[in-house]
Formats: sequence, C-alpha cells, structure tokens
Amino acid sequence: MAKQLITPRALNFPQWYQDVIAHAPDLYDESPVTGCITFGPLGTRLWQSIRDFLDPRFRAMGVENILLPTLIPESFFLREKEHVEGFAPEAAVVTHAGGSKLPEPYYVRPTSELLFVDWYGRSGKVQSYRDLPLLVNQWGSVVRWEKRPRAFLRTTEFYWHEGHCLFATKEQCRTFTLGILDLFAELCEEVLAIPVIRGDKPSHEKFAGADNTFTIESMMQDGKALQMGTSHMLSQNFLIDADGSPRVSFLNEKEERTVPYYDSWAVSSRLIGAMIMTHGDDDGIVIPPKAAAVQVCILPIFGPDAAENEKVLKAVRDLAVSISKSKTIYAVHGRANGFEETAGEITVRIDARDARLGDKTFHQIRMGTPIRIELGARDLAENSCMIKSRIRSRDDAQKVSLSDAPKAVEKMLDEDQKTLFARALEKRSKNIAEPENFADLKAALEAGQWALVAWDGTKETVEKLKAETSGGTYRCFAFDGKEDANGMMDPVSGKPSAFAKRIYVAKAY
RNA sequence: CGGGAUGUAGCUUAGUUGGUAAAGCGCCAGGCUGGGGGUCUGGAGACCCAGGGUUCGAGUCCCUGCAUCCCGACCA
Repeated sequence: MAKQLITPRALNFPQWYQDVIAHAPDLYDESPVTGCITFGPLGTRLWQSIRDFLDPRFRAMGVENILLPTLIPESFFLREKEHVEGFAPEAAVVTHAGGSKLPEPYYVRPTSELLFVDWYGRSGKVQSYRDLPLLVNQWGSVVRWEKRPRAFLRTTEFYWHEGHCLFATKEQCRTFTLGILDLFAELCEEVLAIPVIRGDKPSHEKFAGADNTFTIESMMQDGKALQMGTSHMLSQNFLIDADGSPRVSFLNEKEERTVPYYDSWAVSSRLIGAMIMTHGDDDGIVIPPKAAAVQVCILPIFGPDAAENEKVLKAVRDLAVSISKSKTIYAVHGRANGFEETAGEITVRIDARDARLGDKTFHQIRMGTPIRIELGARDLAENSCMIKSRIRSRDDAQKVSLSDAPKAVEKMLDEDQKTLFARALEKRSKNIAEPENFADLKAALEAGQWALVAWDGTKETVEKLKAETSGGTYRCFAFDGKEDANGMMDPVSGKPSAFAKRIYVAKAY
C-alpha cells in the first residue's frame, strides 16, 4: 500500500508545500501557460470565501464595484515614469489582434491605476468637492510575468481586487487607506486565523508610484515573511500630467481648483498560499473553519445490509440539515461524484460514495476539512455519532448524541478557529529576535526568525543585509512599534538609526 | 535571466552494454469487508515531454527547444 507521502515540514519546507498542495484534492492543477495555475473547485472556493468576507464590507464602507478592461494602451503606461519602470519589465504585451498588427500595443494589466484615472476623468465624475470621496473597487485578475512563480504565492496571472479611491484631502485619504488595512488585517486574523503586523513599508519597498505603502506582514511556518496585503497612498501621483496639468481636479469650497488624493489597495489569491503555509501540517492542508468552503464532512459508514445503509444515509442527511440549518441538499458533481452538500450557516458535505471509511477520511484530511463526523448503523442504534477535528489528535474524537451534534460542532469549529490563530501567534512571538550586532542578526535569520533592528536608512545597508544574509529584507515599521530606536546603532552598518522606530527584518517570499 | 536537477500509464517509479516497455498505487468488474487510505480474483490503461540527428534498429547515445522543481537575481 504505497501511500503518497508528504515530505515533513522539518525536512524541507518548500518541498512540503509542493507536496501538500499537490495532494490536496481539488485544490489546483498546473496549466498549459507558464507560471499559471488552474484553481480547482477547492482553490476557487477558498478565494470565494475571501471575496464573500470582503465584498459586503467594502460596500458597507461605501465602495462601489466596477469592471475595467483587461488591456491597457501602451501610451497610458508610458505616462508614468516610476510606474512604467516598476511594471514594464513584467508586463505581457499584446501586439496583434484581429489578424493584424495593432497600431498601438496593449499591456495586459499588471495593475489598473492608469485605467482608473482615465475613468475618473470621463463624464465629469469629479468636478466638485461634493463629488468626493469617489470610492470604487474592481474584482478581477492581473498578469505579471514574474521570474519565479510558486503556486498561489506568486503566479503569472493571479486573482485579486483593487480598490482605487479619490478624496478631497490628504488626511481623508490617509484615514481611509489605513481603515482598509485594518479590514485586511481583520480578514487575515479573524477569518484566515493568521496574525499580521501592520506597518509602513520602507521607501525602497514601496509600490511603484506611491508616496506611502502600508502593509500587513505574516510569518509562515518556516519563519519567512509574506506580504499579505497592501494599501497605498498614491496621493496626487497619476493625477497630474508630466506637463503639470491635472488629469483629475475639482473645485473646493473656496472655489479653488484642486487635485484630489488617490489611494489603492489590494489583497490577492496569494492568501490561499499563506493559509496553507501557516496552518498546514505533515498530513496536508488545514483550513480554518471560517475560511473553509465546507466546515463539516459527514462520512456515512456503510455495511453489507442495504436496508441498513439506507437508514444510515437518511440519518446522515437529517444530521447535515440540522447542523447547517438549511433544508436543501443537493448532489455535487465536480471532480468526483457521490458527494452531497447543504449550504446554510455552516456548509456540510456528505461523502456518500461507496468507498471505505479510511479512504473517505483520508480524502478529507488532505482537503483540510475542519470537522469530520462518522455515522454508521451502530451509532444510529445508539442515536449518536463521532465528531473529529482536523487539528486535534484522533484520540480526541467526541461521541455525541445526534441531537447534541449541532451544538458540539459549533463549539468545536469555534475552538479550532481560535486554536489555529493562537498557534500561529505563538510561533511568531517566539521567533522575533532583537539582535544588537550583525552576527546575532545573521544567526536569527539563519534560524528562521525575524529580527527587530535599528536601521540607518541607507541603500548600502539594504544591499549589505541582503547579500550577507542570503536574502534578508526590510519588511516594515510596525504601527504599534515603540519609538525607542533613537540613539540605537544599526547592527548591519554600525551607524546610528535614522528612524524613531526599529524595523522588522526577515527573509521573505 | 544565471546555476543545478528532473521529464516513461492518472500518480510514484523500474527499464541492465541501444533490439519498439515493467511494477506498485489509482481506475473498472466481482467477492470478503465498520471507525487514518483492508484484502482476494479478473480487467482496461503509456508508443516513453517536443523536434531534429547518429544507427539496420533509441525510452536508452547526441543536439535544440519546452515544462516543472530547487538555489540565485527580479518581484505592489
């Protein structure tokens, strides 16, 4: 019985990640396009969970969704020097269409600032201070020809949303941009169970064209950092032509022609990779209950007696209905048939396939389903079922009466969500060093830790750090960081700190 | 884009000094089978990444390309 094994995390983390995603049924497949993956039913639902959390909250903040073209005229792109330098090297360009060469090439959007700005200027959307703020967002995908793709973490085409908003004042812009970052943090911490550090990106790590980039950063299980989301203060960049004339402007209360302030913000399907790298174990992926597409999978145990099996299946369906609080059960015909599902407050799936329990169990483990419930004829005779958690030892199985099951499930989901967050937080807090010299800093990064250090703010130091620690980078100044760096020495250069706060250093994805 | 590795059935792999391919898992049919991937019997399934070349003959040797993975550079 040659089992398909997953390389243990401790042995080789990148290989573990590869194995885990490869063995997760329905998660993804490779595609015929370089660097692109196909999101399977599971991967797609995970992205959908993220959308389902964010979209209504965007709306509650007053943001409207719009949809812009996938293609951007090259001339648009060339207007912004800093922007084009940042994105042109990784842009895909369409030169032919309709059977002939295009008079002007189109860039496949790597990000849509230029189209948003064009849109703002059309039909007199922004003429008065009364027209502001203008809050819009787009759900879609973008293409960036990255040199080194990794499934979910950095794919050539990836799914995201991009919010692009205009404000009358810089202060309003800043407040909103930070508010969005808080929403992203809430998504990560409350739904994905991933603790984040909110902060400012150092200037050399900013978005190409931003005045400030705010970030949320997380620590993966191997100690590497991953940027989970960003919001940018673009200020008046993109809104003023090279010749100084505004592309978008309005009359303020004092009848002065004024250029608004602009921000943009995004999280992407990379978060799926983040979730896997944060919570996965050596058995496969682990999905936090609130992010899971299916919280509970019920596994009927069938025996040789067909009539008995019918009774079991009926009990299983009743249980699914009572747990999910939704009466509709429908068959799922995706990659494999034989599944039924009910969607309510809790999504419950039934694995009614004619397969052995062990197979079904393993299937759910590899999919990271938070809870499994086993129910066979013997349980039915006792009016009970067995409830098992993906993240608890198998000895922790709970035998619960069918009527108590919905409550027990709810409790377990809630506890497991908290446990996953607590584990990740503990991992992070144990692994942030505060080295005072370069040797200790190197040792910390080598050991898979982050370091909180003073920084002299120079480019030379950035390069030295990177070169001598095989890839250490300056991640961010945490918003809640103490202002204790004045007078401290930069451990890399030995020069005094240029900032009031220390900065996080880590190797990153 | 540089360095390294790999590319044989759906998956993981075996293919000896070149002679048109093997196994386990999975899949299908049927038994026995209840709690982390059980077991027995029978069966379907690959022209060996692509394109050239050497050869009477290539999965096996040579060249080129492509893809994937690892390391690095790049990366909102």
